[in-house]
Amino acid sequence: MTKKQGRKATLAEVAAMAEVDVSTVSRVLRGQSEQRIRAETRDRILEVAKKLNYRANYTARALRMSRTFTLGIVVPQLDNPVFSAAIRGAENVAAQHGYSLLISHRDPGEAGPTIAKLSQMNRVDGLLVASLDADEVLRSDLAEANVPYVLLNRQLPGTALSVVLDSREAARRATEHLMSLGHRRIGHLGGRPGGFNAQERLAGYRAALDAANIPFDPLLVAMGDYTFDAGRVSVRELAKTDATAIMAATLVSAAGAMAELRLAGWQLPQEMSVIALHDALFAEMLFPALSTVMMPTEEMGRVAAELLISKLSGADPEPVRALPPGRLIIRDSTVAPRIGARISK
Amino acid sequence: MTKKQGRKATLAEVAAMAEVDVSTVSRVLRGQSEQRIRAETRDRILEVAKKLNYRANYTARALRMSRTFTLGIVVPQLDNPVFSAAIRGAENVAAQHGYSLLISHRDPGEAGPTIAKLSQMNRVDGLLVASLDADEVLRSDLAEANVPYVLLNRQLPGTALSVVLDSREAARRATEHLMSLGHRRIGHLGGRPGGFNAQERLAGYRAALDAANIPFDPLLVAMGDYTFDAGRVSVRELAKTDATAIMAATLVSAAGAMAELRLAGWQLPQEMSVIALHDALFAEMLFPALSTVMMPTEEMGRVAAELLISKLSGADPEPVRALPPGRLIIRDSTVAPRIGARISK
DNA sequence: TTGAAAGCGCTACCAC
DNA sequence: GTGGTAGCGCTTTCAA
Repeated sequence: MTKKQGRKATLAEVAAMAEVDVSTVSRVLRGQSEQRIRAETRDRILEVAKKLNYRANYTARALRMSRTFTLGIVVPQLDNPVFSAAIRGAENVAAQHGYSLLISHRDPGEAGPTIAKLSQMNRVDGLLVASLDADEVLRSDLAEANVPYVLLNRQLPGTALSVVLDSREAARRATEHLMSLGHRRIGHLGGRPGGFNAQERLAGYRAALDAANIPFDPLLVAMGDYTFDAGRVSVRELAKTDATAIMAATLVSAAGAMAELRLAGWQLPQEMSVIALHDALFAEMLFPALSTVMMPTEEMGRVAAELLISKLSGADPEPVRALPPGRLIIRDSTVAPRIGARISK
Repeated sequence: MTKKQGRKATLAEVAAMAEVDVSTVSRVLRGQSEQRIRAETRDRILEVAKKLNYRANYTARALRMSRTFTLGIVVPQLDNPVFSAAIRGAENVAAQHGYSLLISHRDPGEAGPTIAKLSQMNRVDGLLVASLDADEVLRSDLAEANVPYVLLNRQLPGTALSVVLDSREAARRATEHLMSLGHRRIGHLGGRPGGFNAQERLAGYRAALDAANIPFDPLLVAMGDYTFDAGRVSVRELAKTDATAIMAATLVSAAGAMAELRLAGWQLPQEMSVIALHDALFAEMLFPALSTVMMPTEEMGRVAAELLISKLSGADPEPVRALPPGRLIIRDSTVAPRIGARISK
């Protein structure tokens, strides 16, 4: 608050002071076709612009060009490392190409005018959309979009652009790690049964089991959603079984599971190993520090932004890009099963 | 991607189809001075607008009015509940007043053109700024701003608008809680020594001690920054003392302290109680679940947005608003000191 | 109660 | 090489 400074300088003012036409200033300032401007003129203009601290008026440019050079990203939560990493990645790529990123946070409960609003008001040239909603909801939201968009870690039948993480492979690796420690009875704490990602993770889990000739036991699978509380609740099912390890779909549900087990008197990790998908500083803060399989969420943001920008530039890119999971991070939450492990609670 | 739909309808098209002038359409559509329009005309216009799915072009309006109806908020991190809550609060108030919120994430390391860029390019009408930077850095960044701004949880000498949390009172309450459990040797895990907030927290800690006639012991204070790793490192100082409890400045540094102590073989909370300022779901995920004093961060965002908007509307509000801390949340990390507690490690 | 017209600040086309 | 100029789609006087 404070500092009142002179009005912002306009192109016309620069032109007047440099004694040239606005069109010339415009050409010079965008560095475009430099060769067609006399060096002397250009220097004079540059000097004046600098002296006046000229900055192009973004709004005027956007109106004239019918382009905002802004990408929108809509995420369901902000305080979630998955999304903040994606934002970071997208932001970097966007900046590299001269785009800004308009972040729009959209609570899942809330009616979803975000996509409609952003695109219909001409605020963005394109949209990056992450969603935890059910397919039909997402689809109807997207129907309102009148700009190109790319989906983050979602696939929707049709020609929608999207970049997806290979959750199936990540789940397979996580499960495999547990098996390599000697676990045979491995529980899975999954996501919403209908969801694409939940299905993929379950499939990866089963694939790992199959490869090791361990029969699949539906009792060892507890589906919930990806929240802390769901983790707490769902793990109770698993606690009744003879599982010695759990492969959880997310960090947060793993945290819930661990909290609940400890509350019920379990020794961790001795009586139950836990591994989760995704990685964040947060995994290290838990007790025991959580083993994970990393997921390249920042890269997902980067790739998505690239995809969108290439689309905006008139290219016709491959509609879906899949990203392989990152490496396994072994911390303290996964150990070999105890001989004579606790039998249910 | 997908769905190509007709060009967006413009005011002129609506006007043509309704057989009136654009100015009339404009008046009607903004619902302004409704009384001065014949009902019949208005209905016809409304109908056409709806049929054409007309949406005002945001850019054109912004250019014409020299206002973007957009507020910018710049935060140092996104995946931090403190900032995401503030964003949520600000977003709500902004929406209520017809403003959008442009979120700008600015890594602390990075040079800080964000403020300059946002304001100088006329992208925002005003700025909400949260920063973890040192005063001088922040001040020089702000010097570039040519729109009104309000500081979040910071005060800078001068007339800057700001809304601050009462960290001092929160620290006092947290310390008091520890004392009420019987602790007398209480350590403080603080922030960067120069920082305003760090000072306030330290002051609150001392105030609580004074009120209970417990002498202040500089050995019981470890200043670091607010990170997990700093928490780990700083707590080692405290571990050498006879402290039986720790009042940590943030959730994250508390988490670091707990992790480090446990690694060194301490029993928590029996051998060391820990309490932190701020609250988030995250506190519940730690082990032991962390006791905290809540801080009204979402309200901070709300109030800041209100302050800014009132300033933008030409009012001349009180420059600084202080928000009292929220309540004490007692979880599992704070217990009475053990008789004959462990003497150093 | 409605219409006409003047721009907001910029870019891009067409002259010279 | 440089200048003139026509708008982008909207709001807002001023007239009628």
